[in-house]
Amino acid sequence: MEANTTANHNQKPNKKQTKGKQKIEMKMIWDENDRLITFSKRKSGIYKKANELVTLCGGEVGFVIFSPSGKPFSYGHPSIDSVAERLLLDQTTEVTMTEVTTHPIMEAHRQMRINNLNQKYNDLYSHMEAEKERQQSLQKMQIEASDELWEGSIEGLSLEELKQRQRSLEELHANISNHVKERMTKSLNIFNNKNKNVSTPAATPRSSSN
Amino acid sequence: MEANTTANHNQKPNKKQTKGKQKIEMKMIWDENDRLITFSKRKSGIYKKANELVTLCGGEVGFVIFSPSGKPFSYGHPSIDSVAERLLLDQTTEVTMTEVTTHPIMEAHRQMRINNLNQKYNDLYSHMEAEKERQQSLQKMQIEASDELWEGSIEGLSLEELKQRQRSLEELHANISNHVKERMTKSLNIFNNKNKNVSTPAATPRSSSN
DNA sequence: GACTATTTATAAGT
DNA sequence: AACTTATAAATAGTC
Repeated sequence: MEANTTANHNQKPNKKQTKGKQKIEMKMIWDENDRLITFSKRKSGIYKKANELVTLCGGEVGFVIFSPSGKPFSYGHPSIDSVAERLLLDQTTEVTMTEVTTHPIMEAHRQMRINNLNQKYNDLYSHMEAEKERQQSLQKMQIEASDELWEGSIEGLSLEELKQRQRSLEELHANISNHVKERMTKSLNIFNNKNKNVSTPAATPRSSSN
Repeated sequence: MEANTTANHNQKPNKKQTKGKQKIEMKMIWDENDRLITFSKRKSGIYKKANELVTLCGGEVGFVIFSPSGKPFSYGHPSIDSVAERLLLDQTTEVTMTEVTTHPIMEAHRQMRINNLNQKYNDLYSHMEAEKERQQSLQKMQIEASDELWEGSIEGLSLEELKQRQRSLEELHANISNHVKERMTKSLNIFNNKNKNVSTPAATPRSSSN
């Protein structure tokens, strides 16, 4: 940024420095290195988008990424948490979850509260973007701010509400389970149907005519 | 693309027809209408990105969106499912889950398999994009294709693997629970700490500055 | 992990 | 609500 990059001032201006973003075919990247890079970049992109969605619309988003490597999963939630988490979970704890690829946890906030807190988080984020040089110093601010934010949110929410959140999440998990089971059941029915083509007891044949 | 749009040929060329995409402030959209539109658009965007991530990197992504309206949750998974699901869950079942805002279920696929199936799904998707006029006809194709894909995947995976998936998901849920509990505990500790040195039962003054 | 030329997403407008 | 357009934002290729 400080030097006007070595060779640009007295050269053909139409000589492109890079090829820029190229269109890529929408298919599996087999090169492991490329794949990892792409995964990382795009994961960040999605993460950011999710964050923005929450900020703009107040919805709450949690997401789960099974990394390409296989079983690991990790899930994050936009807003505060990615910042606050680093603070709340001390390093030692993090060591125990080496499986996790990305940002650690998630969680949800009540509508009104979100707006306010997200706003602060975003301001902080923008600030960081703008002044990368002071990264070190800002990181400290970040920690302080997230501390304040998170504790503030706790105070505001009260113990009762914290418990409420916990319940919501458990409810969510229960629902996921239900959906999955439901689907599994249906799948198995189809499977059985396919492999038996004789005496169909109960499972509806599932009209193929639409 | 075929007609040179109604009013562009004999007009000032520098008169912009629209303002195009404008930068927006990253804060809650209070206008309900706008918010809904933005939510919808951006949700689609994220959905697409997630799909691409899976296709390119073979990772598996599930995500949960609490709609801005409040409690509803819904989660989808890129690739097949959004299509297959419509097929597998018959309409009657869907009625019982009116809470759900978006694409209904999710689920995961084993590495090798994903690639292949996602590819097919994407081809199908592209096709649709390209020829919207035949939407109706393609929708049927889509159903057939997804049927084939889904059933194919079941056969390929075998019952054993289906069960394996189920286990993975349960594992995931367990992990979520753990993380959440861990965080809750930490939060409560901070909370208690804050409020005990003064023995104030609740609501701390919480600096009003800014 | 930073850069830039491009592609892609999307805010407005229709 | 779907389509268009101009611009903002994401990112593939590269260092």
